[in-house]
Amino acid sequence: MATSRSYRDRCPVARALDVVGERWALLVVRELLFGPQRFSELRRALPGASTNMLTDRLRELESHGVVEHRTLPPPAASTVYQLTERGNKLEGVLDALGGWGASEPEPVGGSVSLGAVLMFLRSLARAHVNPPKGLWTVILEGQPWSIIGRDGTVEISPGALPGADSQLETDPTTLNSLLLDPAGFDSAITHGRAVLHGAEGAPAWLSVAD
Amino acid sequence: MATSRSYRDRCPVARALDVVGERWALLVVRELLFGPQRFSELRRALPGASTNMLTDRLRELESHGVVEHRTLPPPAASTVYQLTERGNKLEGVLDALGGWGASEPEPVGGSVSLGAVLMFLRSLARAHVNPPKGLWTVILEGQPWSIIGRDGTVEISPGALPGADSQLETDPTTLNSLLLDPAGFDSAITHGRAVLHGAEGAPAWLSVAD
DNA sequence: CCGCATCCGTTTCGATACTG
DNA sequence: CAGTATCGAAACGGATGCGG
Repeated sequence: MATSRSYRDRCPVARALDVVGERWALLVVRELLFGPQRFSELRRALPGASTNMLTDRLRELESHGVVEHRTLPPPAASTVYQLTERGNKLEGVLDALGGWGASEPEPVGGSVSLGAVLMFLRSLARAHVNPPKGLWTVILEGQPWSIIGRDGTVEISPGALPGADSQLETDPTTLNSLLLDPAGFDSAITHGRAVLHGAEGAPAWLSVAD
Repeated sequence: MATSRSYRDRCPVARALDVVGERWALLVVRELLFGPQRFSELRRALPGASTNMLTDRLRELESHGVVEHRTLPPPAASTVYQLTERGNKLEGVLDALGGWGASEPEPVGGSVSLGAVLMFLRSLARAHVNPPKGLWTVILEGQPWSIIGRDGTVEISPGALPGADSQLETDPTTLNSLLLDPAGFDSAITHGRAVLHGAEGAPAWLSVAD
């Protein structure tokens, strides 16, 4: 059962693929990269993945020490899955894959998940000539995320932090469009696809203008 | 045949995995990372991969512009597979995966392939406090490879170059052991598992001593 | 031998339905 | 909400065979 087919190769690359090389595994890691998620949230983020598949992957990643699950205290009484410290170290792998895959054509009818847009947001902010400084909140799928720009670095963490410069509520697909074309910000606001609180105009992390 | 199942996800990570996420794909890329290889050489390097698997993967990678095949001029009259320029850019992905996978346990009865040991060699040489300077030849599986240390960088290219400081002939498994434990060098020579030409003592790129 | 195709048993994937 | 049960469709892995 847990005999995940091994490449039986002593190479570190093959050993990594023995753990995260199965279908969907790295996409599950991507969704957990910015914070814990529940089963149903993972399911929504990965529309093509069946429930059976998600269960298998989570168990397998858990048995390899990449993921762990935790039962939330009452009244939530639900289960969340999160990366272990070891799992978090896969960030570099995902960044490398994303860097390479960005020049591949987009599939037709493709979706944009929570983890996908957060990775995109962070990579753009980090690639900026002068990374944004400040603290912002973004609400996606009903969950708040903090964008922390400080000392030339940009981090994204789950949950809202006090003192945010502004708070933007939208959905992953809209945010993805805005990252690709920040000029559409006003239009997204007027059409109700995004709601801004606490400030006027597009937040600094969104604007590409030098 | 070329039914590459897509994740239908617009995220660059998923787009990369649409191309190189199938089983064996990245290990094929690993084997081609240091130079062209023929079908039978790939087969020897990947003992667990069946012939039809290799055929499928090579065709698929070729259709995605990662691999290309070339027919050697007579009298060789054989076919070699090599990475395209785009395929070569996967080096960073393999490095990241290898860096992560190095702390995973080695599988029992694992093999060591040509590409695996060359990646290992290069990563060790690059991680050295002062990378080796010089030109050496290593012969593995009957093929010569040049180790070029210059300006603090280390490159490995296929074929022998004139003026090498020394030439070491051995097999991937022995070389892997020597990289893990350079003290075994003399023993490997005396037992005939490695043959050294053109110099005395272990080549500089092998010695770990500061 | 090299590159590949074909056949076949086993494993995995993916969709739907169903249960606590 | 968080999975399990089931089942057909692929994909994998091994063996064999065929034309250069």
